[in-house]
Amino acid sequence: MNKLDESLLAKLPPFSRLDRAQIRAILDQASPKRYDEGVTVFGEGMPAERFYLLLDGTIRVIRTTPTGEQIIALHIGPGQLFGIAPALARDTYPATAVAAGECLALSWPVRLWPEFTQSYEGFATESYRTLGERLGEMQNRITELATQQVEQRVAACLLRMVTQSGRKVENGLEISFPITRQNISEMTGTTLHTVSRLLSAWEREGIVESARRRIVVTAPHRLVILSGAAG
Amino acid sequence: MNKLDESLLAKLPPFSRLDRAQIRAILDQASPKRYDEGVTVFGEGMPAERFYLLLDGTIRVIRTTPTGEQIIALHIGPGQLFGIAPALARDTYPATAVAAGECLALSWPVRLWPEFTQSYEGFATESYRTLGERLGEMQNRITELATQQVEQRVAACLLRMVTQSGRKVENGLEISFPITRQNISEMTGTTLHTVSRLLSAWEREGIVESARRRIVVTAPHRLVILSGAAG
DNA sequence: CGCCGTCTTGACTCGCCTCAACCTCGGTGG
DNA sequence: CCACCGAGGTTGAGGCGAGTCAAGACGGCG
Repeated sequence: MNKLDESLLAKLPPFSRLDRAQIRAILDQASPKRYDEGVTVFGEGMPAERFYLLLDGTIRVIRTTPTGEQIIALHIGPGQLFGIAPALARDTYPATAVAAGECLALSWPVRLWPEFTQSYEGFATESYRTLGERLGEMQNRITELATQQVEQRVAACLLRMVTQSGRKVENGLEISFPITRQNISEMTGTTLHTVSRLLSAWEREGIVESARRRIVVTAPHRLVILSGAAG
Repeated sequence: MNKLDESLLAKLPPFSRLDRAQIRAILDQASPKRYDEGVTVFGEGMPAERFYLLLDGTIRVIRTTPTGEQIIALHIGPGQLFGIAPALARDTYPATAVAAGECLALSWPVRLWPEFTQSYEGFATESYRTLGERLGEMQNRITELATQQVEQRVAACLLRMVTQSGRKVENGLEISFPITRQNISEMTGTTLHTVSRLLSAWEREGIVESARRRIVVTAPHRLVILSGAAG
């Protein structure tokens, strides 16, 4: 196994207050692993044996209904912890995590969690902060689903993805991982048909440009207006 | 201020592993307070100065959209902690808490939070466990809102309330706090009209009995069927 | 007694889902 | 190099669930 570089972690909030030796110790216990697009990192209901830190790529967190429909709970970007079931005193994962594109992640066995939170200053606080942010995001989504029309929800969804993991390109901001109409419908609680119609309409109006599994937002401000500025 | 009895806390999960002296210390720092129906305990966005433990009654957690609509995020029952913003490293409350009926709650200043989690074994774990449960519940609601029909959502909502805080009465299980059609619509993302129509229909079929702000479920199993058994 | 919050019910409308057919790539194998 | 195939995407037609509009009944409280 390659020796991991300490600079990988030094800038990330959960580790930013630690010294070199501490980071070294953490890295030496970590298992790095690459995941190809579509690969499942862990599955809903599986025993929570490890917790993860995403170094590069995007992780898609999914739940499946009894009837087989999938809904996408959230996306996780580089630098974020995920699979932190131990933080919630859970012994199984509450959702499935798959690689939305090629990903690189570190992981540790859950037995190290208590050690990390106790020994490393700021680690616990920062972990719970991200948890709080996700909780807030989930509340926003509930609000959206309960009160907004499909068009607003899809607009808000695109905006969220572009802000959280947008890459600057010639004509605007591109969502930095492959994404289908189906995916978007699973995030917004609608059908791929409706998403397709909306994107077509927006493309005619010059708000977005899209190709197969790629979306570029060219006029974010107009999406903000469409979204009802609520999310 | 009356001296509070130690038996109040001894049975509750966050405190169950503590000895009498510890519980005494916790109680001596607590402020008990009664809240009448409809009273706001704390508001969304307000600085998080205290965290709470509900001893009796039901707390309704609410968010308001920019357009003034309200949505009910969850209900909190006796024995549960709430307003635990400090657990998520937040300095403002993410939602508004109002008393759904008459309530009695203890509260402590947030500066005691770190002390509680460090000094009292099991307190942190149990707090994070409830947090995890709420997060799971929120995920379920997102799934419901995204995939289920209104009828199923309302059925599931009634079931949830009856399970979490149902009181046995002559003909079935009664929801133990006052609740309007409007309230239910705010939980399920629909309108009071639709809820009213559903309840009328169910009453004709003998599944529920309802009066002004009171609902009794007489045939829970039939609601389970209607709910699609998904959550 | 009168008012207001709650609840009910009918009639109408329309957003979005469903069903269905077809197109367009990009990759693969002959 | 081309034919084929499947995943992803587009677009139209039609129907229905549930929201909106409207009118009123009921019951409790001041």
